[in-house]
Amino acid sequence: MSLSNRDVAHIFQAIADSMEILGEDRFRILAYRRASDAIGDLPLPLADYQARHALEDIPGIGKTIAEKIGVLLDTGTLPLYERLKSQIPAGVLDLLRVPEIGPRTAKRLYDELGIASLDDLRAMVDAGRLREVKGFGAKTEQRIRQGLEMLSQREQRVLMPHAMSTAETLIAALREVFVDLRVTAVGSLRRACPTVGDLDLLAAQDDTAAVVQAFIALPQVAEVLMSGVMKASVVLHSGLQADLLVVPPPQWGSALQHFTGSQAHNIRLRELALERGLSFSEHGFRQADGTLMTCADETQVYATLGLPWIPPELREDRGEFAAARSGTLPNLITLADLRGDLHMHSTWSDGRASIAQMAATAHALGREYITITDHSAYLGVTGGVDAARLRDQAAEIAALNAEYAARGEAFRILHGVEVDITPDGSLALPDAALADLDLVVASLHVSLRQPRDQITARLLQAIANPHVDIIAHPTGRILERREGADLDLEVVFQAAAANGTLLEINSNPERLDLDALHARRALELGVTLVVNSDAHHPDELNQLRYGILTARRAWASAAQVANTWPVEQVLKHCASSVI
DNA sequence: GCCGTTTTCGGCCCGACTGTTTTCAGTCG
Repeated sequence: MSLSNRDVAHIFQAIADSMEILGEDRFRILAYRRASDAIGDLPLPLADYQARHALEDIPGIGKTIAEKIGVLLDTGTLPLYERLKSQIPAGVLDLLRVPEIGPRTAKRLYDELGIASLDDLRAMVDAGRLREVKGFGAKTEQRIRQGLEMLSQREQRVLMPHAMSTAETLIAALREVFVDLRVTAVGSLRRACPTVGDLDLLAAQDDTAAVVQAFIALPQVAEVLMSGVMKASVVLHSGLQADLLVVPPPQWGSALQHFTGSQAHNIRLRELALERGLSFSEHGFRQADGTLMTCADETQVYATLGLPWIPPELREDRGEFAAARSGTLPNLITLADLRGDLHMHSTWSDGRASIAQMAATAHALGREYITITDHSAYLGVTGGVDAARLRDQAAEIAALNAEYAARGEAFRILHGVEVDITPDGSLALPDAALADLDLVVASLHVSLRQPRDQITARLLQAIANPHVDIIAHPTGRILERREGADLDLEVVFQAAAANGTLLEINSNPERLDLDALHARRALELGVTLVVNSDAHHPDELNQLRYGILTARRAWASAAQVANTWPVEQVLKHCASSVI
């Protein structure tokens, strides 16, 4: 069994952690961390790069690490890793997960108390023995005890919409104290990451300490982890951690850039500043003579480095600086670009509203067209559609379209279906039934754990069916709950590009599937995407905004997303992909 | 260990906060 990219990334992260505990050169450690991140971002298996002798072409991977990857892939093991493991047991690395425990503390706990696992640490804390370590007082012991208690909760990530609404609540609460306070959500939330580990807020006010004090006194706050004159960290009653940074108003731009991250993006940005003899921080640019140049907005930060403003969704150190330098940043899609929504349900299957209600809401939201795609009658799906019910449904849709036309409203309901791809790769409806529809969405719902070859072949068979226009939520992942299917996505993307099959970014916040990295790779291979709501209720038609954020993180422009097109163009594309 | 629009050698992000060892190292984002 060969190592996956994730396995290799994990090993390099463990190598970096171990070296850090051993106090080795910090730049060498940084190199291993960067290599690990780079591998985690790769669209293809490492073995593909190895076969093409292209490992060293990956930014952050040089001769030495490329060789080590080769050894890992060929032998499944690495002498450096084995040596480090013999010096630092794996359990010691787990100690780093506890808040307040970093590499130096982990090493001392291991050296002086023999603590080599989280269980060991718990036992020692309970026995009150941490204070035997020089420099460890009552507060440190208390913090570590709390850190251990909250470990599992701290490591849980929350979905973006939940984090957004929590952030909005906190912002509103702060504005009850300071009317018109300039405050916004930053961090991974502003970069539109699908899940966030904690909530980051930025505020601007001359009296920074007063805002911090108001923040830690909010009723939502359960515990104050840390607070000073310009920042504070708290745990909310919901268990979510929230961090606030407050700066004087003239520093808004630099602070916004700093606190939006990502960390990797910021490190790159500060390196670019150094090349220009400038040192950048949340306070602004420090010049060689010590004078500070503040930035009132973010554009000024990037402009000082000779760059155009980079959208937050791209700030992951995944090539955005090179694109900015060469003037090739994408013109990212926006919600306003969407004309239609090609995947939603009604009471004809498991939706909770009629076709008329879904249409009315979509129309009110400004969509020009929608497709009703109820589930095919198949295993476990209650009230799905079969060939006969599809004919009845067609009549209902035709009648509704006639009403819109009679009112002179340019709104169109297309008739589709979400047909199941069965375990053997065939579709759950006969071709004859599909042929009558405007548009066919096919998706995997069952047997998602099939072996790679089998499930990939299944999806390829669906893509090859001339009636299939869209593959919905291609991997089937459910965030924080279920990994996606083990698909050879490279092959899937190539087939979709060749057939003109549209691949979906499903906007359900629990799915967001394809994810940003896969969607970006699909675009590189010439795939056209669609961003659909998969709404089961009129309220969920708004979910499109999450799908759009994911498309932006995938560097997508409007033209690369089919439901930004006029309805005629969509229908023409779907018709022409029928061989 | 990686990297190059001043460099194939000599660099490598930056500051706030905390506890405790009273002057700064460790942690975090």
